[in-house]
Amino acid sequence: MPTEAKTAARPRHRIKISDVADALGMTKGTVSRALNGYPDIAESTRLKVHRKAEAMGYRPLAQAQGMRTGRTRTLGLVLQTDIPGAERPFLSDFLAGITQAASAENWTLTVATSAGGAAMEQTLERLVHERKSDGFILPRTRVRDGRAELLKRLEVPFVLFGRVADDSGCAWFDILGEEAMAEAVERLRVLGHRRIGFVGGAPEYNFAPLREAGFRRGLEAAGLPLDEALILRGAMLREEGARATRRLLSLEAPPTAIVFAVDLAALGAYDAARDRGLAIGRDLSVISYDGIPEGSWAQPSLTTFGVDSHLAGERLAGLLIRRIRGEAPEELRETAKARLLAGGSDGPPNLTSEDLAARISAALHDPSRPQEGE
Amino acid sequence: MPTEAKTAARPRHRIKISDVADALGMTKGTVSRALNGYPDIAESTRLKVHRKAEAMGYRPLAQAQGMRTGRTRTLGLVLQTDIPGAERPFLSDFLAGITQAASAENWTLTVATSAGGAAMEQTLERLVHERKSDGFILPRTRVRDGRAELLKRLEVPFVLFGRVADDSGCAWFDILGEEAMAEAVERLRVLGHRRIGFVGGAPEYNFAPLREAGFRRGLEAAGLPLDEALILRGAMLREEGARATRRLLSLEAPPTAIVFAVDLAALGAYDAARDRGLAIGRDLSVISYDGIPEGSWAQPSLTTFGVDSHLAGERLAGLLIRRIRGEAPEELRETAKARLLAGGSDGPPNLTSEDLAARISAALHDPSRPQEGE
DNA sequence: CTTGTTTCCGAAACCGGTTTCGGCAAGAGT
DNA sequence: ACTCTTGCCGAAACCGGTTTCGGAAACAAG
Repeated sequence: MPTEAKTAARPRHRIKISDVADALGMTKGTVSRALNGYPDIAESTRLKVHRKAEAMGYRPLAQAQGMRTGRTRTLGLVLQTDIPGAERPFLSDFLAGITQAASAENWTLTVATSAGGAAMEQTLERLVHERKSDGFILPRTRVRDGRAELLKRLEVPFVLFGRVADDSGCAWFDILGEEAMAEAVERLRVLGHRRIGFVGGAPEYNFAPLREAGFRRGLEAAGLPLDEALILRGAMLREEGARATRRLLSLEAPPTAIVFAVDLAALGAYDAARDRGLAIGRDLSVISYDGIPEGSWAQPSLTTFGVDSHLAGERLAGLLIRRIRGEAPEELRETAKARLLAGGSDGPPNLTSEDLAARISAALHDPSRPQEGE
Repeated sequence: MPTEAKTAARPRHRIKISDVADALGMTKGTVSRALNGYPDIAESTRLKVHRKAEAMGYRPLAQAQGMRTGRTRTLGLVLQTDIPGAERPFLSDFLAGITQAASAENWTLTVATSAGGAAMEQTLERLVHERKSDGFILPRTRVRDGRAELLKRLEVPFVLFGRVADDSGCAWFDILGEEAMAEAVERLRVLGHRRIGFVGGAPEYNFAPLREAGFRRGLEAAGLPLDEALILRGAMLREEGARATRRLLSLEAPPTAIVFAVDLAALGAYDAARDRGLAIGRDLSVISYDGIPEGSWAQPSLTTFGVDSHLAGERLAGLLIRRIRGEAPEELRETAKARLLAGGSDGPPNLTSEDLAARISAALHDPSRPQEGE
């Protein structure tokens, strides 16, 4: 092995394409075409080149490739920072999913943050203009999403996490929240509930109408009557959920169970129930959606549908890479199901709607109880 | 303005340095040197170039610059994914802080994830090797941190979020957790507590010995006796905190207050107290550190010290950029203070240590109470 | 044996910047 | 007036890849 000494790997010198070419007695152009699968390279040569490159540990420099090709094997993710209680607990898993799928193909992820609206579009344009990323993952879609429309105009590849009203030209991945909502209704029906309320999310987000539709379909499938008075919308935060719950409970015939589109809002139901002396899971059942950790620590723990953020990140990254490589957006649409996380917040109805109304009325007139928020 | 029509900005053609040079009748080399402050450019020329470049909206392409310079104005952040309950709630703010400071200087952030140990070092080396980032932010420092040692060897710039035992050659930013711990002791002393316990974090993390030292200094400053039996370590999770609390409460002379190094562990104290029929904030006071949202939703809300993750991100990004630009690591060390978030988990001691012991003993022999976890 | 195709690869231009080198012109020195 | 600096900028090489172009060799057809 003494003859190896001269040709041995030199300390810390990136080996470049010309090193591989020299070792093979070819030119770098040939090596490049061989590695990139050009048709004018003999099969035997292609094999030799691949083997040698592998053996020498050659890794093309993405930025050098990008000079000519305009692409740098980089995914972009722009997080919106001005949303109060948004997706914080899952971000870490989500990022892990994205980067894991990306690095399997030797791609990387650049993350930017921005407020919504015009600032968001500026940020996207800057990243495209400076070629900092070849395409984008857009989380939290709105029914009509300005980011998607902008990127369509700029002809920049992107994939949505969540659907949109007009998904022409859009690749997307989404969790079937509507199925979860329907399943929640069915679960409550089996438990014996007949009057079931619904508290939806902010209607500008695309998931909100979908989950509401899922709830309605669930009622229908369960053969339960639909009462529009039991359907509220726009609750994204704990206080908003509490307020909506109070409204539902103050009806003449209050629901014995409520399905929430958002966990954070569902936790508000705990506050409202406490005010009225109701026990969650017995006097009032709650099923929700998101799977935030706070839900599992609540007393009783929240029955909810969890989303696998890691999986979502993986799938989105995979779709985006394929989109950037040229596949049609219509071919790049996937879904996944939410998983039920059974907790203690739902159970057989302890009271009828009438008894419930009486209990609530009594509790609100009992001066020994603490004042409620609103 | 009709004459403008011909020279008006053409649709979506990045303007490059040669465009600026042509507009000025100079060569691109001259423009480049003018923009980068080379000394062999006349002041008048430099001004003209800067003005024209600004007017034309010229933005150098980081990857093209990187070809020659080896740097692409990119910060790197590698998140460790195999830690159970780590820093999830703050990640969004932290990223926002980093990217905000970075984009102010036209830098961007690439995020990778990795398990710890060897996988982490591979990930770092890959990013360096492929020039995907010019330097790294390393969160969650350990007392002896392999990542820092690796990057020192590779001569890659980095900045630590947290200190390390041997910080030679290390730039860092840290929150003064030790001061917070001392302040917690002082606060408890003022409330009237005399026997105060401490539950520290896992000793491999650098913050753990620091916070313990702060607790000890706090005791000394308050003139309170030190009892080694009241000091436990290694609690990072809720169950671990509950276990540690049970140990402290089962002492012959239990503490009337406990200072925790980590919020998650402090929430375990709630579980342990419930088992023994103790009211947090009255029978047992708790002060902790981190400021996780779960703390503010606990009953009673947790008194803790919050860290400003957004600020931390900003400062770290700023330090790293300066480090990459060549400043000495010894000049790049900053600290910030944690901020007290007063809750309801601390108050004047309701019982003496002896009474507390009696209450606990009674509760544990009451068969009507539910079984405890351990 | 010549001519016309194919197959396959070398040579060189190119991407958008940075940096080195050398030379012209103005100012300084004698 | 002539040289010697010095200041300032143009020309060209360079970074590490990709892609175009053209031609040599191999093969097929006549």
